[in-house]
Amino acid sequence: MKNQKRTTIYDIAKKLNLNASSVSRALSNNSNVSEATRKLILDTAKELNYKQNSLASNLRKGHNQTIGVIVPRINQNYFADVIAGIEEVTYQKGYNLVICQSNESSAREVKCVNTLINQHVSCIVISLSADFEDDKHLQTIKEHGIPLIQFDRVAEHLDTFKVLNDNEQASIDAVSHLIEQGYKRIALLEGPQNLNIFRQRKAGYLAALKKYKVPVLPELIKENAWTKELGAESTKELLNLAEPPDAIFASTSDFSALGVLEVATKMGLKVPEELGICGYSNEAFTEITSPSITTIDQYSVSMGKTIANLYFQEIESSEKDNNPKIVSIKPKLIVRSSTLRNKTEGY
Amino acid sequence: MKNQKRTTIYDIAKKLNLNASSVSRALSNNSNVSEATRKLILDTAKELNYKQNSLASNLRKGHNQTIGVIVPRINQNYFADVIAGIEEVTYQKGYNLVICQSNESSAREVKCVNTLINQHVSCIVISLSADFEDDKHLQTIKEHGIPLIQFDRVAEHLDTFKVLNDNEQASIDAVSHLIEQGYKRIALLEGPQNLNIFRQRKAGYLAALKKYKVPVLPELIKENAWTKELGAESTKELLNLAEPPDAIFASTSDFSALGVLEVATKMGLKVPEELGICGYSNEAFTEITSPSITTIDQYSVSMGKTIANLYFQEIESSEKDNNPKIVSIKPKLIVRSSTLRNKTEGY
DNA sequence: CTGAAAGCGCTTACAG
DNA sequence: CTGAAAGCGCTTACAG
Repeated sequence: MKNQKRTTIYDIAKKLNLNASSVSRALSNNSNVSEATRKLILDTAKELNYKQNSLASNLRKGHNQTIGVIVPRINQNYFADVIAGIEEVTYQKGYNLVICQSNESSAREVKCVNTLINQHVSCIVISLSADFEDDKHLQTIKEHGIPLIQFDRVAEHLDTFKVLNDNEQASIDAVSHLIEQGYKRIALLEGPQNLNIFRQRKAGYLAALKKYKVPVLPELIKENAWTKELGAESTKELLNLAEPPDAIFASTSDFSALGVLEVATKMGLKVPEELGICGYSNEAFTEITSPSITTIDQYSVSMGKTIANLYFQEIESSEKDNNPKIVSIKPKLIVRSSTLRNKTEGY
Repeated sequence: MKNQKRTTIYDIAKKLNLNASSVSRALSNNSNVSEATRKLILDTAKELNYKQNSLASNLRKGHNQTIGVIVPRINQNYFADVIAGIEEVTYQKGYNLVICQSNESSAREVKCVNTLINQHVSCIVISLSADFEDDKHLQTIKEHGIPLIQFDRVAEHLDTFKVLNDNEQASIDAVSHLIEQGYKRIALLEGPQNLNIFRQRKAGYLAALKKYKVPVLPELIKENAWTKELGAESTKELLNLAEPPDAIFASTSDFSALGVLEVATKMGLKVPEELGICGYSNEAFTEITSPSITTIDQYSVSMGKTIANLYFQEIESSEKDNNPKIVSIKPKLIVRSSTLRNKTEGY
């Protein structure tokens, strides 16, 4: 691959018999240049096809207008939307994004963190991988003085910026809705409990049952059912119980809920009459399954914007540590056909 | 935000009474260091929490192990999957990705290109925005000696690496399938004709009709129907014709096909008996609509891997310009219920 | 095997 | 308003 020499400010300076510092000043819109020489310099820059070398500029300035983002998977709607939201804001500010995926592996997550630190990014945004246990790599980020914003799946005890969903309240809303629709035996598909979000969703489930004085039945709580396949698996087991549930809250994801729906359909159960189904995340497909699936919208794009704004607010504020460090976004229950047994309720 | 000083190779050198060059050699696994000093250096680096500054390293080495990717939207399944594929390969090689979205605007695309050139990325991967007209910015990339890989939506006449889908053949397959299923009046929803992919899909439609000697009816060809809403709009117009179509090929996207399905369902038409529907892209939801939607799979993740491999092959090859510059991937027709009128065919 | 020096391309106090 | 010089943190020929 050819490694052709690119024109530098020295090339421009030489051509105009000027000093490189003047060229630099002119190109960076610094006021200390006469209009005449500025014009001369800009014209020559154009003529020579000059592009700034951001590596050199950032090295000299000691920072990099770049934000690093680490997510478990970029091709999952939720994360792709959050990234789109971040990008929308950072683009306006002239920042770039370096995006890494941990593939749900914390070993790989650690590597991503190291790469981003090496790159001298201005900020690191992260949502933890599923096998999260140790937050040493997050502490390393802090030790290097890099602002850290955790979102959604976070290490709770670590003092960093956080943008969260109120998962517990959302789950309370979902389960309360199921109870109000007359469902009596509500099962829970739960996700890995090392992740805060799944712990909170479970807590919300339990809180709602308590609120309505519905007994908690351990056999209706299924661990680790957070893919479509695992959701289907758990559903088969649940529906084969002597006393099967009449509703399933797939708190892990809509994919899991889809697994539930497919098994129910295959077994000839009527949804929502015989089985209510509620998912989580408001994936696009939940609107078009038949029946459509009740779910929880997490405002992912707006979460992304919030994350980016948090960073810019922080660096623009003169006083330190005066800004709220934690932003919680309230997700919204989207009621659809899969739980709407009591049609007179008028949703 | 605190700007704390990070430890450099000089800090390590000073502490050990060595020269920075030895430190650099030890850290870069260069052989010209004694085992003893190497160990000493590595230990001290760990102790002082040293992280390399990639900016400086890349500036000095004259390149950046980074690949820039520009796509219209990252939160569209197709692009997110391609990016995931690229990332999978580049990660193995220790390269990073800088991802930009043009938001379907070529003005913004130009800005993205400039940013990436400034960043001295090693390679730029791009899929063009919908309002593509001018390829000046792509030529700039070439002028700067940066390898350019176009994929999917490309400027055809420009001599660059290209990773393409055989859109024409895929469309021929789709329309042939419709004809073989007994559909007689097949409508086409087409996308912006300034993009190669939509021109090719239209060409495939026309070629299939010709092959089967089916007349082309201009009133069955609808321009610019590439969102769900526009697809629905066009479908209404089509179905209100004196002689409406009995099948619709939404060559633009599955979203458009979804619009078709919704209108058909609302109007009480039976799919596939009274109306056949075929989409494009194999979005996840096409499998779970009722009926499920026949569509075309573009092997997006594997496209991403192909793109990345193309780059690495090129830089690793000693002979220049000996590698195939254009890779075409044959998409696959996925036949589902929405076009399966003739069930005895045994799909 | 180790050191001294130059240089990647830029920015920025410091003079004048 | 312009120039000369130093330095961001690293790598790499060149000596020895």
